[in-house]
Amino acid sequence: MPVSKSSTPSVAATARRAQIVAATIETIAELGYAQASFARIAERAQLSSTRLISYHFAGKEELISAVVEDIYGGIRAFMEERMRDLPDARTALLTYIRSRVEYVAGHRTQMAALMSVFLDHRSTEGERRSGSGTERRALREIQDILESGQRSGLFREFDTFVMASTVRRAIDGLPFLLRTEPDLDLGAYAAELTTLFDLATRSTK
Amino acid sequence: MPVSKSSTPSVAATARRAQIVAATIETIAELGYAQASFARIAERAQLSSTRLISYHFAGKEELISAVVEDIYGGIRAFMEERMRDLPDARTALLTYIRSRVEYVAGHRTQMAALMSVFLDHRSTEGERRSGSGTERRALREIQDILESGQRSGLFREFDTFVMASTVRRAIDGLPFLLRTEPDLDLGAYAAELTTLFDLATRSTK
Amino acid sequence: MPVSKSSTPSVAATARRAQIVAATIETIAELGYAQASFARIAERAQLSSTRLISYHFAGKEELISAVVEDIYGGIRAFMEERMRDLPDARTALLTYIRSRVEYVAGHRTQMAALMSVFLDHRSTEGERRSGSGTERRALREIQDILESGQRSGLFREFDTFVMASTVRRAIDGLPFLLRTEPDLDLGAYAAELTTLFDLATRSTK
Amino acid sequence: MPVSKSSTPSVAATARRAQIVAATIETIAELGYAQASFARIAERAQLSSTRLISYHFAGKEELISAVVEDIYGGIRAFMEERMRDLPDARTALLTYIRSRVEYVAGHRTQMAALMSVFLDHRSTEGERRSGSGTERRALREIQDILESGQRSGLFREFDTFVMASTVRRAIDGLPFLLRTEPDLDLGAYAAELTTLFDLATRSTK
DNA sequence: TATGAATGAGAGTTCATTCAT
DNA sequence: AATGAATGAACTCTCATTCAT
Repeated sequence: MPVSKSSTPSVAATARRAQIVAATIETIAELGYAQASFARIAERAQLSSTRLISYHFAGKEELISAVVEDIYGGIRAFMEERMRDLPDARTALLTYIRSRVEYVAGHRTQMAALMSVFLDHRSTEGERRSGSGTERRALREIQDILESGQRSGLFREFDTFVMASTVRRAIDGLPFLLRTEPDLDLGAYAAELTTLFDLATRSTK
Repeated sequence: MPVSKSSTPSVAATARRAQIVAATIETIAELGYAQASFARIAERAQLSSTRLISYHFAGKEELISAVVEDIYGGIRAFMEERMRDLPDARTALLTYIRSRVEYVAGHRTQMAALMSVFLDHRSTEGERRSGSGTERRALREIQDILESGQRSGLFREFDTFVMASTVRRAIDGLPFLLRTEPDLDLGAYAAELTTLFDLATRSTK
Repeated sequence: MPVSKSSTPSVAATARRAQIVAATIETIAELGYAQASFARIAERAQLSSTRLISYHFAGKEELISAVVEDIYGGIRAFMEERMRDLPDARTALLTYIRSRVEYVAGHRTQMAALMSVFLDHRSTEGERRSGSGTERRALREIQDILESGQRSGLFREFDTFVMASTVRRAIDGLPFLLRTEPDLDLGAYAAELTTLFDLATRSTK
Repeated sequence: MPVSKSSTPSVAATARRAQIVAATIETIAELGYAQASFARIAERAQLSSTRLISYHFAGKEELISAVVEDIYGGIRAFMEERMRDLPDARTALLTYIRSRVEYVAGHRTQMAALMSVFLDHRSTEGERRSGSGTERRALREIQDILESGQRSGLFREFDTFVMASTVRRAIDGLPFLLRTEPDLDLGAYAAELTTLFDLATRSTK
């Protein structure tokens, strides 16, 4: 995949890219972003040389972007389906939490990789990838639910930013927790978490 | 002060170590653990060569350990004083949250560094530093408060591990949040957070 | 149109080669010979891969040869016309200088590329392309004019090799000068140069 | 020679740097700037690895700067002595030419290297090293002589920029010429050149 | 006539660390 | 307590080129 990328990539190229992305995710999840060198990724992907990675991705930056995009794509697809047609904000919040935890449970490797990328990686400009972009958007999504619940009177008055951040952290910190406690029952975890935030948000009238 | 630590380190050596540790913290906070090479640390510490770092610390591992110990020492001292003589578990929990947030507010650089270390660093054996050690102990501390509250009837029945983790994450994720929102009012944040967990924990009878 | 050139190249192939040669000239002129990789040339020529260059030219060597030949062809055609039917050696010398400067003025990109190639490039054998070939022939051309002028008594006695070299250098160093002084008035430059060499060569009787 | 360069480098370091610079000059002179990789330089300098070059020079840029500075230092020292206490502009111009040619004769390797560097190398900013700096200053030096001669009436009226450029080119093009004609008699060359420019510049009254 | 995929070799640079004083 | 010199290993990335279609 050289010089220009005007035309649509071929099937073979797409497959190779997917293979490399998958190997990268595994490598990062296991060794951490800092240790995920092209050499180690190539080894895991059964490639004869790192040269092939450079061939398919313009640089490490682009590879990581592809990784993040790949993982986010999965989450987005999963969540979109789960969050469809929900009756009210309370259901939406609890469904959000439950679904996200469920997704973490089923995609540990990817979640571990994502966490490592987010916290280690700084794009060339020195800014964190999360920067204003992704992270804020994710918070916005939760805040929207919370604000809607406050308007409808289902939720008490609280700072939606703080609440949303706490929810986020409780979820995306899970991979971190799973490292120490790999046998954690995530179903029970989700149940406890929904109760926790239900109590924390519900109207106190 | 090389490898053998037979004799007590001199004042000069201790001062040098402290200087290097401080420079390391700043470097990690600013550039991330992965970018915090000896060269960059030496530059910030105004040292003429990385050799001096190697001289005072047996290896990177030891330097990072010193960093973590240094930061933890600060937290411990601060928290010990705050957590003394508290009447009940509810007060203890809210004080814990409030104090921890306050400490984060006053020690942003150190907290940012700590977060980066925890998430990037894997000791040579491949195990996370946090491993069974520090992180579990920190959770234990919160869990103790929670269990005490449950025994006294002040807190409802919930999984103390989940609750403690959520509290932890809400606090130690703060440096992450501060990167995107450096002007965050941490006083208000602490207030919201205590209310949140107060509602989430209190007895529902 | 691979290695074997048995049949006459098709129109399409010739056009492609011309396009690639043109892109190569531009690339060399702008970035210098050393930076003119196949990748960068392909990018400028709007080609999807470097493969097409390798397909049309047996190697970099051949591409550069084509470039040089292309540029020389232009100079030769231009100069042949200008140097026709000149009454005497003095007119020939001054016309040579004036015409060459004029050509440089009208073909800056190509001249810049040519200069870069001559000075950077060494064919595989380690010998400079200019070697005995082109450069000597170019000097010969000027020396012929000078010797003719000396025979006819128009020119004083001087070493024609030294004089010819100085003329050459004054002309083919122009692209170098133009980099620093792009707004140079080349008409005036030519006038000064002809006067200079007129005085330097004319009979002192 | 690590991180900072606050203090004066030691004797040993200076010697090493000089050794590397010398090897670099030889390598560039023989193979051209483009082929002068750290590996080839290390080989010629009898160094066990390229790493030592990186240790003593912050990067290729700095190494090349050191090379240029080294060569220029030599020229400057030589010329300063030669150009001292000259009675008039005519003597100054002819002495300048004669001395420069003499220096080229005695320092072929360095001159060949310098030429290669000037024409191949573009500093990171994309600008040629010669840029506004060195080349213009060199021209200025000659122009000063020429203008002084014009003021005193020794020289005719001509464009000093064109004349200075032609002088420069005649001299710094010599290494190029020497590649094709290594047995050139540079003494005779200097004599011819001085006559040439004497005739070209002298007052025509 | 053209192309996508792949490649071995080498580039300069950075890494934490060690030797010798 | 400190330092200058040096190092092997690994890093990402680019080079012109070739295989197979």
